[in-house]
Amino acid sequence: MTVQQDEATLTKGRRGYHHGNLREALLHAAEALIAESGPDGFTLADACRKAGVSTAAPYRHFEDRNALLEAVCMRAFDALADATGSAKSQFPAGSIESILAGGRAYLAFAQADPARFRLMFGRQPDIKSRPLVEATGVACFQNLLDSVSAFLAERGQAEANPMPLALRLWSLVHGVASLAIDGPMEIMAPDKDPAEIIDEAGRAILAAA
Amino acid sequence: MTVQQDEATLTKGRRGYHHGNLREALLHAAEALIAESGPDGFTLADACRKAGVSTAAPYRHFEDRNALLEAVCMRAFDALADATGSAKSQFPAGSIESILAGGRAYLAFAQADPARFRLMFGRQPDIKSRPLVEATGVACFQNLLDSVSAFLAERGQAEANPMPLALRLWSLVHGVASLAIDGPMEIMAPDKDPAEIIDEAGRAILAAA
DNA sequence: TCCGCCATGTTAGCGCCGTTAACTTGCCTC
DNA sequence: GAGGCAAGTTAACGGCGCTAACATGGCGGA
Repeated sequence: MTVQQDEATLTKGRRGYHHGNLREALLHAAEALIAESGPDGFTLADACRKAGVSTAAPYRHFEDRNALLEAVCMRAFDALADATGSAKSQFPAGSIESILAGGRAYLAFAQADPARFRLMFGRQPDIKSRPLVEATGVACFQNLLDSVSAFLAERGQAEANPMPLALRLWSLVHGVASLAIDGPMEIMAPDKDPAEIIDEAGRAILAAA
Repeated sequence: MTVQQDEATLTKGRRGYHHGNLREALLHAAEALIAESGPDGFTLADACRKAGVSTAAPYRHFEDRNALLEAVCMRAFDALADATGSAKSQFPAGSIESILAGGRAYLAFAQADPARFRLMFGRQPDIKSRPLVEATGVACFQNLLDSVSAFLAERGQAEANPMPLALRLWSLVHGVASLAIDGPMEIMAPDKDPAEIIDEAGRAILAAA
């Protein structure tokens, strides 16, 4: 969405001194660079070069390097909520398939841009508890809570607390995604499709609920 | 183990110019600093100050900063294998309790030193595929494979492939540990003990096997 | 219409980091 | 006892995040 802001405004837009849309340009540059080099390899100076401005310019729009990463992080949580939400909505609310589809979307999101996923969950100690980041993360998890509530209602446990079951599922899916993108999974079992693990173990957890 | 190498050899041991045990001293310093500031916040220069040597000294013992982290990483995998191995050995081989104890030990290991755990699994792109690191990681996972094999044998499926079940369990436990130490878990459910999630979902996965 | 203000850029410079080159020390061997 | 080599040192480079001081130019008010 909002992709067709013409390239000009993202690189050097308004003629000469003033950029015109630097905040957005820096966010785009940061996202691209993080995807290439990971959140640690990411360099503010690189983002500046990519946006065609001096290395002091970002400080008119972001308090510091971490604030930029924080903004990228919040966007990413929104994107994840979108991805899982639309995946699960292709199946009947409360169905097992709907929950599993959300989990597979979570995995696919991580695999599509591992570095961004690491940025979201690897505790960079300075991004961690900024309230806005927390809030978007919570909104994202709410998605799963809703699915689980619907599932339990479907099973006649409408007033059961969905949290314990949701935490089991989230842990499973997050673990699969983490192991898949950080390497160990393909080292130990290169032929196994991580999505299968979500299906198999997810069904087991749901069946036991 | 090997803790009583006297403090002297770790800081400035042999009189004067030569340190005597710098390699070990740097590893200790790195482990301590990583525990304090995380793998990213860790600085080779800090480790040098802590060991009482100049910033060029480490290059006589390690190729570069990443090689030092790599060594820390391998030690950590050994420690994890020890922790899970001794936890599971307190229950009968092949029992559900034994497998769950291993999982809880994995979680406890992560919680005891979150930064080290992140170093082991967060793909620092340069540490990733160094063969020695891979090898120690594999040895660590072998532990779980053995447990699962014993469990299956106990159930009369002695010739079943333990890999799929092991991957489900590992994903679950790794997910719980990751979410617990990186924050999201205590944000979403501050009152939930992560170990309970391992028990509940672990039993469900084992029961469905 | 012109003018001045202030947001948004710039340049210059600080301190810290990782890394290398060149030099020094002192243990161990012959 | 001499000398070689492992293991330290100092000095320097470039790149980074960040700040201070300066420059530009779009915009609103007289």
